[in-house]
Amino acid sequence: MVEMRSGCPINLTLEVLGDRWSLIILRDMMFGNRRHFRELLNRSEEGIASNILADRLKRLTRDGLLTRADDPSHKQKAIYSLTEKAIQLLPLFVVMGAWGRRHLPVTHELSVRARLLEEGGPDMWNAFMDELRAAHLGLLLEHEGPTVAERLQATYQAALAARG
Amino acid sequence: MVEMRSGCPINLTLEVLGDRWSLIILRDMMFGNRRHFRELLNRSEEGIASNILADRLKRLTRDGLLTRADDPSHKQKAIYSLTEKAIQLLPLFVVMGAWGRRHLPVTHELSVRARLLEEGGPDMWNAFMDELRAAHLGLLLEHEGPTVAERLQATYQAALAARG
DNA sequence: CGTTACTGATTGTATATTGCAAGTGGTTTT
DNA sequence: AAAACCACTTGCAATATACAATCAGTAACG
Repeated sequence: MVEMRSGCPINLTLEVLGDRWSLIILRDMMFGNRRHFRELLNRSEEGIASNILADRLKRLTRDGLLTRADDPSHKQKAIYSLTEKAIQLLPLFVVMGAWGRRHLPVTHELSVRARLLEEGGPDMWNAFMDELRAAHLGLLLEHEGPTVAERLQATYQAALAARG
Repeated sequence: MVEMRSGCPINLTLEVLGDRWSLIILRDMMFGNRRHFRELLNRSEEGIASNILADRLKRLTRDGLLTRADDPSHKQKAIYSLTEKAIQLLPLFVVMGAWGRRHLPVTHELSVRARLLEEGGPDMWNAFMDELRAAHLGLLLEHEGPTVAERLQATYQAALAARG
């Protein structure tokens, strides 16, 4: 964001996130629990290229959406975490998922999670954001019963199994 | 969308809207009441190039977000209209505006409208979407008092006047 | 009728970004 | 010691973008 086109909130959001890959990476970190370069590279539905991934991780870190730290278990490994700023993008993902489900040719398995989250409403979104804060910001989490992350995962696995 | 990367709702939405200009054009049509090529070209905060504008109008029309019709007042003039699919992007703009206002260096004048819409809640969003349907789809509109579009415009003008 | 301006574009050119394959230096596993 | 894995980096071709100039068909004006 060295030079910006205008101070409009929509435009500025677009300057940070308006490309084909940044939100894909954040989606995989949020909903797919990816924290390392290799996980984001190999386990991606869309097949991002390594140089683009490296560039976007740098950019997202610079723009305050990610932080990067050494993984104590492995000297070469870097671990990426979502910041509060990124966690607050959850409603954007919900809205994008809802619109995509309604207007685009989505596949069933890949949209059941969006549907669950859409129908769960703000209570579920807040619970999930608290779980992300616990996982990425080290905040204390108190919960009872299955987490939203677990419910999302279970829903996805069930859809996969049903489809074969 | 000849070949798609995956059937994920987030990804598909990104394939349609995930570039630097498409949402800017839709924003100007929704909130700035631009309907013609020249209006979108010259009265844009961000200064889009004419070839990019022509390309995006074609694309958005192909993807079912816009329709193009002849303007009866001028045989050379084309008038662009939002489709229902595009009108349903309003919540996305609200969420993007809210996030941008909170996390990016927006200017006051260009964010008062986003604030009004954010605080207005779903009732105001639905009213505004109905106004867009009336203006772009020719549907009948019944309302009393000032329209949401008028309130947004008044808020913006007041902010401009106050700032000098 | 002739000039001028305006319409929605298109064309040309230079630069920036992207996608893909391969390679880097180092670490861990076997 | 060999193989696999780690987070990237590099080279190169293809694509996208920015910016300026140009186009032909109206329309308004004198």
